[in-house]
Amino acid sequence: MVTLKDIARQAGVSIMTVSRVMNDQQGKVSPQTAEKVRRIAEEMGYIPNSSARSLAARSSKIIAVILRDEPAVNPLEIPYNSAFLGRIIRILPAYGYSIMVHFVKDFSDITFWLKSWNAQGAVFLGIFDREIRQIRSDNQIPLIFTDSYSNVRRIDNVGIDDYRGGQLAAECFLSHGHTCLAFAGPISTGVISERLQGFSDALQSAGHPLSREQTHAFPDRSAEEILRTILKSDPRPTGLFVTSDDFAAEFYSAAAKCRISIPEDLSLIGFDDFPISKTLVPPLTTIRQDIDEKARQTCRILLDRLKNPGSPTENLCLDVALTERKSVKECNP
Amino acid sequence: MVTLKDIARQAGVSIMTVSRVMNDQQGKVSPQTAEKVRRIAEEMGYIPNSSARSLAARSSKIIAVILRDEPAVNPLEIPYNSAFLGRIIRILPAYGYSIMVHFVKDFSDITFWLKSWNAQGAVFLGIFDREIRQIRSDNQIPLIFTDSYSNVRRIDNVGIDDYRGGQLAAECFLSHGHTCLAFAGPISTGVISERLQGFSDALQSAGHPLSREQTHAFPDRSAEEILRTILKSDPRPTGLFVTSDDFAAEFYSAAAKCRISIPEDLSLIGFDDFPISKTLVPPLTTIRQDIDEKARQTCRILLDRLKNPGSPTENLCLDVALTERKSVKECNP
DNA sequence: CTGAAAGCGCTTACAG
DNA sequence: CTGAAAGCGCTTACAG
Repeated sequence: MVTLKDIARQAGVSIMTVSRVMNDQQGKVSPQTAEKVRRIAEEMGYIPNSSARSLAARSSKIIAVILRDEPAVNPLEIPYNSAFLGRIIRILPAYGYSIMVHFVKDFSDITFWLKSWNAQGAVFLGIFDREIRQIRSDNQIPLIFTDSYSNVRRIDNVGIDDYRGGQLAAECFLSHGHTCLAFAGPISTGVISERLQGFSDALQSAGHPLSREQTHAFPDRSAEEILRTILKSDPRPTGLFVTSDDFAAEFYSAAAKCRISIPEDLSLIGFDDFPISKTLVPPLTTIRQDIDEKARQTCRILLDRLKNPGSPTENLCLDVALTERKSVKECNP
Repeated sequence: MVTLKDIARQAGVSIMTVSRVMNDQQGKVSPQTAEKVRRIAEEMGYIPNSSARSLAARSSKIIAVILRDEPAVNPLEIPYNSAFLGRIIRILPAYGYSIMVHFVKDFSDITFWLKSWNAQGAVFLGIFDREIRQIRSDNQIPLIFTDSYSNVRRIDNVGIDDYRGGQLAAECFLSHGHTCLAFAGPISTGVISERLQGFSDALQSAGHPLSREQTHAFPDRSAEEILRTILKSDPRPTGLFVTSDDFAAEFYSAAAKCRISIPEDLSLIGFDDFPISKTLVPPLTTIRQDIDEKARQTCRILLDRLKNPGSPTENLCLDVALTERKSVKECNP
């Protein structure tokens, strides 16, 4: 292993001079010396020891990505999570950061991992609303949350307009003449209840309120069960809003099993606009969110906060849009 | 920040004693002292500094997961990669390891990240066949490859019987009376060319060789293009083997566009047996690989090698199996 | 512009 | 069973 000491000896300077060159503190080292040191470091294949740097400078260049781990499903098998993580890993290393990924069940693990590695900052994926206050007070580093509906005011967060997403879905159904509708998704979480609220409010103000019986808890109940319930209902919904594209895919499959046709017998709107929505037959009408932009903004805020810890917190709400495809039929009453 | 020193002072012992207790070197510390130190550490909320430990002990407790980054598609948006990574992250932290994830375009980055963080070991996802020799010689730590068809003999690798997978697909088609078949996938990689070879060999020995024209490069050409080519062919293939389930999904979509029915007009077999294959309509017949087992074996070998660097390398080949669903029709000639 | 000293929080190796 | 010393590879803070 090549160390500063080895280079210093070769170059006939002190390790401080080498250290300065390696950290690009130009102006503090004469150009000739800098050039020479750089050349020798290159020749010897010098690679800085991050642990030593982290220890001495109290600056680890590690960003932790924390994902909530639920037993039922691996966090990285949720397409949204893996897409988001993938984007982040394409951005931050360009700024010299390394990414550590942690799944947490118990939130006290968070502090352990962050402190143990002296992480410089962290990005949170999944619902941590109830623990945010505690996490914040335990860890005095930049923490960027995503999709949080916590009422803690001073947090950095990047989310989308879930409420508006619900509205858009309702408006789309209404404009195609649908008046009796249904909703399916994991209702308990903040994100989803906003989508439901937007959906429900828009229907309400159009005079076609969403009934309680047509608010279905998925995946607690299977797509097929929910579908059969819908088909037996009176009045019978003609459209179903599902809170993600991969969930919607399961309803396509259930529809085939029940021998009903999309959109003829039931229209469908999804959420996310993932690649799968184009692939479904018929292609899925869905509410688009811009994951790429979301990841970029998350990294930007993190990088800002790292430079400038005192600046005001940001709670971003990105817009969503309707991507219209073929899963909503024209309803002529 | 609480350090060994703080605890030592409180407990009235030296930091060495505290260090021994923290590292569970039982038998080297009197039970009473150990108990007392443990209690005080707990009370003070002690969290070991991993950087300091890494520096002093030359043992970082970091495992790097290296994914090949191609510009066209984010590595974590390939369902196989994110599922595999997800499994690994559920296993290794239980042994005290932290996971760093790196995307690499240029393989010289690998050595930089591994050495800079003094990683204890690394797992590779994606094709590194050509660089394996170099990576090996640059990094004298346990490196576990996956799905490698490198001819370097002494490497740890966990793969599956891709050749057999191809055979199984062929046998399934043949047993349902199909004799004119087609193949689609990214042919250039080792994994895929094995699947192709197995498929092609099995057809050959059954007297129904796969024609060159029916070996399609996907996704270089789109599913729709390939499908149209197949439909125009004479003789016209009745079955298509696609090298992954998510690719197969695109052929379902293309089939709908071309107004042909699966499996009536074209039968399909996929690969992986991902959740999506159950959701497709009709459900996809596919070659199952056990990702969970693959991840477990990868971690087991890594952990073994970490304990016992000298033990012989392992190159595991896991079995695959046919999962029969509804996308292959009975062909009566 | 350059360097000697001290120290980051821990472990290794030795002495008792 | 316990501890004093030295050192891991780097940076901070100071002196010149």
